[in-house]
Amino acid sequence: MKLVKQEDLRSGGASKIEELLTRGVDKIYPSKEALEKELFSGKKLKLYQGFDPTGIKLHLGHMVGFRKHRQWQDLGHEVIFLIGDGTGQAGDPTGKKQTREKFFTQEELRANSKDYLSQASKIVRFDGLNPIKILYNSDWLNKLTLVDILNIAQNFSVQQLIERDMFQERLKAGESINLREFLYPLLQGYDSVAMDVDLELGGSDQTFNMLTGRTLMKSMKNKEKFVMTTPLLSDSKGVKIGKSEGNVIGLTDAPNDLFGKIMSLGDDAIIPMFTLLTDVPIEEINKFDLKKDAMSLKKQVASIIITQLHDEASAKSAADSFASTFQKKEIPNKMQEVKAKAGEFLSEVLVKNKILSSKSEWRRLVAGNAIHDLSINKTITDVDLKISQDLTLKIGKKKFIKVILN
RNA sequence: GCGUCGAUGGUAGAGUGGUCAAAUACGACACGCUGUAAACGUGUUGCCUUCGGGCUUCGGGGGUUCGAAUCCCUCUCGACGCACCA
Repeated sequence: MKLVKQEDLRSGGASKIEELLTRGVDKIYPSKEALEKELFSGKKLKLYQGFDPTGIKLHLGHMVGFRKHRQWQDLGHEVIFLIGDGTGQAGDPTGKKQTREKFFTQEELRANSKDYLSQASKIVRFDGLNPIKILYNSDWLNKLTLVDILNIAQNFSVQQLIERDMFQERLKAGESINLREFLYPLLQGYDSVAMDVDLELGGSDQTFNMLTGRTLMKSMKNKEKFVMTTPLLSDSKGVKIGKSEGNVIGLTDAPNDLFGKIMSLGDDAIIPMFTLLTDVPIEEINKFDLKKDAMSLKKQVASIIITQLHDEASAKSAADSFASTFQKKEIPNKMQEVKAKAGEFLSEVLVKNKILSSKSEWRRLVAGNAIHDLSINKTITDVDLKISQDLTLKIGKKKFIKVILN
C-alpha cells in the first residue's frame, strides 16, 4: 500500500492551497476565487464546523469534514470544532420530510457528545502544534435574551426561511413545520457571529444553514463570511454511510468491521472514498479503472481508511482476515464463543446468548440452509439439534460462533 | 375557543365488524449467482409449537358484540382549517 504520498507541508504551499480549495470541496461561497485571494494574502483564517450530537457515534461521513479540518489546521489556520449542544435543541430540519418527533435536551446532547472528541481525534489534532479548539454553542446560545433573538430574527424574512425545498414540500404535503426547527438556521447562523469566524465548513446539505450565517455576519458584523461545503459521501443506495442507525460505519468500529462494512459498499463509492478520505493524489485516482480493479481498489481504500483510524498493522490484519474468511472461506481465528452444556438444544443456547432473537428465527435460518457446522463442514438441517460436542458455526454469511461445552 | 382529520409492524402506508399476524412498497435477513460488492432471481420478516395449532399485537383505558385494528365512550398526543386577539 504505497499510494499515500505525504507532501512536504512547508514547500509547495500553492499546491496545498489548491488542494484545500478543490479536493473534497463541493462549493465555496461567495466564490473560490475570493477565498483563494484571501489565502494567498497570507491571512490566517478562523473557521469552524459544527456537529449536532444527536447520536453518539461519528461515522465515515463526518470523517470527510474532519479531514478538511486537518488540512486547514496543517496550513496554520485557526480551526474550531463546535459541538452543537445548543443548536441541537432546536433540531436541524435539514433533510427531514417531517417534524422530528422528539427534540433533544441539552443534557442529552452533552451526554451524546461525550465521546465525540476521542472519536474525532483519530483524524484531527486536539493537541500539539496549532491544535483544534473545542467549543460548545450552548455556551452562548443559552444566554441569548429575547431581545437578542428578536434582533437576530429581524435580519430574515419568513419567505427567505421558508423557501427551502424541504419546507416547500412539507407545505405542499400538508406536513407541519414546527417553529422550533424553523428557527434552527438562525441559531446556527448566530454561531458564526458569536465566534466571529471567517469561514464555515460543512456538508453540502448544510448549505442553507451556513448561508444564513453568512447573511447574519454581513448584517451584524459587516463581515464577509466564507462558506465551504464538502460533498456527501454515499453509494448508490444513498444514505447508507451516514444512516442514523444500523449499518453506520463508525469511526471507532473494530478494524475487521470497518473492512467488512467498507467492502460491502457499492462500487460507486470507491472513487468518492479515495477522493474524500485518503491522500492518494487526484491524478492517480483519475487513472483508476473501476471496471477492472473495483475489488482491489475497494480493498485498498479500506486499508487506507483503517490505517488512519487505527494503524497499519490492524489494517493489514483486517485485510488478511477478510481474505481468509470470505474469499478463501476459511474460518476466522477469532470468533464469539458461547458456553453450553451437553444435551442442550442448540437453538436455545443461541437464543439465550442473544445470538439469535428467537427460536422462530432459528427455524427460519435452518429452513433456509443458513446454519453451517464448520467443524464437519455440513449444513445443519435438524431444528432440534442437541449439543453433544464443541461446535463451530457459521450463521448466515457473517456470523461465526463457537459453542464450547463446559 | 370551534371544527375536521389522524395515531397500524423497522419505516412509509393499506385495511374501517368475522376470510387479519394484518395488503403493498422500502428496509432487514437468508439462499442462488458473485468480488462478503452492485444488479438480478427466490424465500423469510410478532412469539411459542408435539407443525395440528396455540398465544400476544394495530396510541392508553373502558365498553358494545358470539366476534373489534375496524363500532361507542374517555384519556393522551399530533396535524390541519376557522374564529378570537384588550
